[in-house]
Amino acid sequence: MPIARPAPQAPRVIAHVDLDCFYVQVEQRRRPELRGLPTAVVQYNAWKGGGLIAVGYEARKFGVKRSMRGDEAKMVCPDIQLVQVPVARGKADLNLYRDAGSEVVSILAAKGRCERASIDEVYLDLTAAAEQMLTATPPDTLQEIDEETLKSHVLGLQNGESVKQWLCRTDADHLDRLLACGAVIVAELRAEVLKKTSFTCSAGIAHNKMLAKLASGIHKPAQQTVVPSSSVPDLLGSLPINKMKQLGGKLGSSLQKELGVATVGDLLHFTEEKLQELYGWNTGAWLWNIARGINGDEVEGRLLPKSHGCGKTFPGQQALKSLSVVKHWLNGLCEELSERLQADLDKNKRLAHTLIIHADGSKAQGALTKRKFPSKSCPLRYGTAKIQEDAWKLFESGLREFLDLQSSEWAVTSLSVSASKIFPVPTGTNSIVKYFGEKQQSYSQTSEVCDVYGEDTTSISSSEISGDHLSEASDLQPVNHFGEENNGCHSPGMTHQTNKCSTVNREKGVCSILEHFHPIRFLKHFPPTVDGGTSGSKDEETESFKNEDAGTSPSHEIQVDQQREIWRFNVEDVDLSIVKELPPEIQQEVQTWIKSSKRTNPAKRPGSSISHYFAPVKKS
DNA sequence: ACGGATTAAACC
DNA sequence: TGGTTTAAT
Repeated sequence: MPIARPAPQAPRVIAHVDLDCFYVQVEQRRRPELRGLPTAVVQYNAWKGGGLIAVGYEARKFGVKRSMRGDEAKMVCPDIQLVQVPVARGKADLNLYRDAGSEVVSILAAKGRCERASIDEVYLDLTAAAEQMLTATPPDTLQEIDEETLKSHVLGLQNGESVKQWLCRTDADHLDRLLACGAVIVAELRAEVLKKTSFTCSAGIAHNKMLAKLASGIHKPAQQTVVPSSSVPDLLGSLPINKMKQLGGKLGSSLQKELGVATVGDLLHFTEEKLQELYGWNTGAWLWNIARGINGDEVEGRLLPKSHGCGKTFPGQQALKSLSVVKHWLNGLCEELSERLQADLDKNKRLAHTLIIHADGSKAQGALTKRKFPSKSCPLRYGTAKIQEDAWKLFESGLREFLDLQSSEWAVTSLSVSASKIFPVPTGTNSIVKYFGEKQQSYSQTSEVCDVYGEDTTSISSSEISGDHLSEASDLQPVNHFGEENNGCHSPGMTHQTNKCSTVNREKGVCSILEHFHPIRFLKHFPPTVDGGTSGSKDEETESFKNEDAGTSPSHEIQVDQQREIWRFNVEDVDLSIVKELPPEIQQEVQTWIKSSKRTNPAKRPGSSISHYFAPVKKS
């Protein structure tokens, strides 16, 4: 249930674009001989022919459905071509499809704000482009309208009115004329996608995300559907409640069962107050709105995913029953995650901040079997070995809780690791990069991040770090013994002693930030007491700090992370004994800085001259 | 305890 | 916060 936003004042043109049976198309592009044949993509095929995750339209004619097994599909469609998802480290590897999805996104992002909604779906806000077209070259002025545009489906056309007539109506209201422009633009975009990638897609064009999403699913494959405002009541009036996004689950079935609401239109019979009384303030308002086709959700300008994750299930007999085996799989998952994080860093200059693991398990508990396994998270450090180490600690901690003092039989039925809280790498005025650029190197002043990660930059490559696999598993303690090893610290983040932060290419003086710190860890070592020995507040991390203000008392900041992690040094006061305890690369930078500064009278008050903290996250 | 692997976001 | 739950594909 998204926040129930009021409808925006100005009319918008929103499109939802959905790739048709995407994985199948990707495979058919790789293997053209499969084109036109009934095809499905399966992952794993040892057990009953594997599970179908995408079904081509030729195969759908035979009644092949997603969630069938390969064997079942063969039964109803003996000639079906079953293509297997690539496997890496014993698990399905979806990178092929992720990359193909990115190709499409970069094409679709050309005409307006674009939001990657999933691996094969995007939302577009085409308002500006449509307004502009309406001013410059509205459809009725065009010599000939794109064939693809003419094939649009327009909901609620009047008796025998052709699509072309609708598109070119000069007496239509502003809203409809905008949608017509949207249809032209989307047809162009779809043609572009087809030309550049060979993928077909379906699309919906409407005044908001909800309606656009709904529309894109009405005519498939390779078609587009326009939803004029006037058609909304009929559309929603006949739409089964569970077909509406967000109502396909419990909320939808509750509406159906408890209120007898069969279609979205049926919601019109309830007042907003009643819906709020039943489902809460926000959800109630949201329901009242969608019944009327009102939806204010904005198209977020975001082309990249907000998190990365990978996981695997171990059903039935395959359940993992020993620490060494869990460690093996966890290492594999971490390896994949690490590769993807590194690729994101290289390609998109983004750093993830949080590592999360989740597992499902079962254990004997009396007669029954329990299955809640706690999720755990910690600050994320880059490097395959580090991620593996941290994930393992998280798992141990989760398992301890899971077993709850009782040592008994246990089995893990699913494992996953993910990385979230991803921010762009800093480009700000106070970044390490800028610091080196200005004070030390012949680096150009406007040194940008892309320069930083140039080819000569030292960076941790996945091949450099060997993951520990089963060989190391023999060191492991028995399950019921590992209660003591962590010294009461629950989070791996609190226990790491190595404080590496970045790797430095000394030749160029370039820093690539491959790891990050967690504030709490360091606040312990370096209480954030600031300038002149005034009482240090432990709440330093919440103190807002303006970079430009630093001018009065000469201090230097190193901003490690995007507007978040900051090391601050007082010019007169840096204590060399403390400097020695800093992470090596920071240490080097501080010393370089000290030399280049005109410090006259260094003080020696341990802890008083350096603060390290996270700046508050700035909301835009 | 076979609808798997991912993503996102609300909720507490 | 971190951790859990819901939902979608």
